[in-house]
Amino acid sequence: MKIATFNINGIKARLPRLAEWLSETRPAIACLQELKTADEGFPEADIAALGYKAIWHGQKGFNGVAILADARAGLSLAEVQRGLGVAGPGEDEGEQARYLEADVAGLRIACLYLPNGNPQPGPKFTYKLAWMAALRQRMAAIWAAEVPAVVLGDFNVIPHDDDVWSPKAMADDALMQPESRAAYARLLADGWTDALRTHNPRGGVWTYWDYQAGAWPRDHGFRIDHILLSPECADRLVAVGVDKAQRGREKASDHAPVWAEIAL
DNA sequence: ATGACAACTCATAGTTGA
Repeated sequence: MKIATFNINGIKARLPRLAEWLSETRPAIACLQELKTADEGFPEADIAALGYKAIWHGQKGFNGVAILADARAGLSLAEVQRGLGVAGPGEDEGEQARYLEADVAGLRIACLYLPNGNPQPGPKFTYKLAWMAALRQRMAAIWAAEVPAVVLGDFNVIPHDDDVWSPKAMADDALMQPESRAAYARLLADGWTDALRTHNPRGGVWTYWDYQAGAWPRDHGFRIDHILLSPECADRLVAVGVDKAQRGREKASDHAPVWAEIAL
């Protein structure tokens, strides 16, 4: 069973690329981030026409997450919860649409778009760390439920220096601050397995390339999209990869899809 | 040291992203 995550950077602008990718790779489960649309703007009919059921948690203009399940494979999809209960920084302090959890074909799937946190220090970085603390609590609850689980999405954390083309260029970025890395490392210390890292222990694999400064042609990327596996899933991990070619297409997202194949 | 690129919005300039 192939389970994938893809920060699509706008589902309206990216629908042609998303349709191509789904048709070409047919993941059983696809988690999407940065829908950048309110709930009513989600292209449900287009997704259904591609053979996918979907649930989504939208927000106008920014954020937004969705979980897709292959309807042609007959997969069930039932929402468990949306949101972690963390109020965002800013005037209204409302919660942002960054977390969606569902049961899909006997698996617990948590799709997330973790706050970027820049600039740091500042309220956005404080929000990022608070969000990571809440995520850890939620993942502990999933762990306690003893269901096979996959927690995946755009974590906005560069875990190691070998996960970025230039640690020096990114040194002041929220994505690789010691506090960000420590919070991510705590998830792994809790027992979750970083699927891509397991198969690429020396790093050097990117999932994001900036639109600016020729980052893509120069291969100036880094790894921030992650797939974390519960022990049952980690034991059954057979392959993991990045659909890097997607990043080179016309009107591409700045992220590439990441997937894991689990033998269930 | 700066800016570059893209998507979105009560748009035609400002915000956010990473």
